Amino acid sequence: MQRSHYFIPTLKETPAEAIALSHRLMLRAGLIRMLSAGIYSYLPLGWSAMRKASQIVREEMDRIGGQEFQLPALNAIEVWDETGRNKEFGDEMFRLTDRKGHVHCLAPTHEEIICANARGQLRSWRDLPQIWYQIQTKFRDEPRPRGGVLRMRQFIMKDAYSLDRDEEGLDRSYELHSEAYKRIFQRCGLEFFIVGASSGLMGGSKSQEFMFESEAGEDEVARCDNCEYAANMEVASSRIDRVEGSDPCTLTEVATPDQRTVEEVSTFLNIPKDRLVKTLVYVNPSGLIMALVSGDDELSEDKFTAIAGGPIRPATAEEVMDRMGADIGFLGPHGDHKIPIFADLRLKDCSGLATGANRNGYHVMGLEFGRDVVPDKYVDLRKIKDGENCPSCGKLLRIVRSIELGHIFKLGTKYSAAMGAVYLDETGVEKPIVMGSYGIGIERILAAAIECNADEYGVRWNSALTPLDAIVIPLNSSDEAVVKQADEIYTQLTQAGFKTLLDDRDARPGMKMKDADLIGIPTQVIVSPRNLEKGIVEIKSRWSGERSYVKPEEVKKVINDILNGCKPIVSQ
RNA sequence: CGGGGUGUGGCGCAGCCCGGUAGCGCGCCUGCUUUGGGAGCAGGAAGUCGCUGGUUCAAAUCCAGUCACCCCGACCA
Repeated sequence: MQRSHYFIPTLKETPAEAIALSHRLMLRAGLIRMLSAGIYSYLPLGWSAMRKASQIVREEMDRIGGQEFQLPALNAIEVWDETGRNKEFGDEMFRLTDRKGHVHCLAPTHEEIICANARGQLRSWRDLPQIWYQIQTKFRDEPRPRGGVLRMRQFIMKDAYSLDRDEEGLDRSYELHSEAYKRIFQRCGLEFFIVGASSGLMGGSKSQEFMFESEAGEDEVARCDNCEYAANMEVASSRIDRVEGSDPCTLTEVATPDQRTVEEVSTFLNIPKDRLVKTLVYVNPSGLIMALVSGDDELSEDKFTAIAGGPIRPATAEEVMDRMGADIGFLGPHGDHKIPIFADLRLKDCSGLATGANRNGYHVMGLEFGRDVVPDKYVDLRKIKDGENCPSCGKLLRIVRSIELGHIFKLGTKYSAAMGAVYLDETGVEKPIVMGSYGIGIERILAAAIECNADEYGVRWNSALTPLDAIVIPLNSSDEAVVKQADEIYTQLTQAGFKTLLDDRDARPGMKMKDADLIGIPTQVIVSPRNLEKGIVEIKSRWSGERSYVKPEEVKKVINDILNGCKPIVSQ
């Protein structure tokens, strides 16, 4: 391809809206352009990289026996009513009406359509297992698209579904996908890690996320550098000592006028913050509930939600006053409020603590768990902090931001049962198909690869994902010998099967080299008058920055070596 | 949805307080010169200042509304 005829609109300056590194570079390198929030055009270079990533995914899915489908993105809404997910997705689903007034949606995922294809057609245990997948555009009306390609309203997902007879079969399919995902991300050259996750809207028993550590990521994850431990903040725990109270003493009220916050009270009473008990009142579907954490800890609403059974919200000032007889800031867990109490594990059996007196302007000291307060349950309720110790090995735990590259779920029979996707087992008994579902965001592979490999000059592609293998740059387009040599090398490389770009533009050397660095093709062949005089050309590895000077006929070999040098290694 | 911010040639911005001629850099087009890290000179094209309404003799500028986009939080590939 000749650069002058290939649409790569590079930008010298960064568009104002782009903050994330990958977003900035994808715009600047001419890979994507925004049409509206969370909706992008892939330009030729960007789409080429998308296809490279998709092909890796495809090959690994095929390797585990996956069969590629292409399911409709436009779905009659009735299918989604069968599982109740029309309602569940709510505003997140795009809906439209056809000329007859019939409502359709743009599919945000495809469990329902898979079931629709399976039911009536997979009838016997002999038909199972199956792994069905597709690489297709998904639509989700995200409340907040961001980070360029990281969170989009229209994006390309590889979604796979396993159909099995039973849980054992599902375990095997899940494991196959887990292995396939590891190979996929290795082949893409991404240093991923795996975290256990909650299943959210998908439902089901088990799920894991394949994460990539990056500042641009949206998820906060606790990760141990020493062992394999990694967990989403919503479930992460750490090894931390119980609160050290003081010796038991009687519960005494002290006046603390206008001292409400932990900070104020601990200063006023001259006691360490962790010796205070934070009393937090929430509301769940069955009424008020109370959470207790140490004064220097923060309540994890995620953890509290998990044990509260249903969605929670903080109680209002009126609700609190009504039941507790005091304002927020002066609440304590003791007394006759009859609210179920959940206390953090760090508070178990502690004595000599301070907390609100349930009387405005007063706190109490000498609070003792077991004597003054008997919680209904001690559970892990605190949000862990960066730098605490790993619950599994005790070494340093870091809280890092990460990009979710993929997510695998054990669904069970939620969808198959709802939609009548059943089979007959060996004994003639009808059973629902046991399903798993497995997603990968293709754009996120590219974004992650750019995030971790880019340098100050631009994108750096590895040979697995690069849209092109080489770029030939004649430095002076008015020098006939240079142009001729560049043409020859271009032809030679193209014939040898390298996807090659010839920068045939009549531009200054500096411009061409900056531009080549920006788009990040792994190898650059620079043909200049001064080197040509000596009968050599220069080859720069964009990946390592190394330059080699070789005879024109040796270019192929050097290019090949460089590409092999930036090819991710996959363990078998 | 809550909080913060921005809309002015393709891109990055100034002008707005204090109403009166739309301006700068990059890019683009033509010509000449130049050719190892985003060139120089000369000429040129391109903007209903997000949109709607109001105030005014006069609105990019003041007022009201509205839309879009970005960033930080709640949700997810």
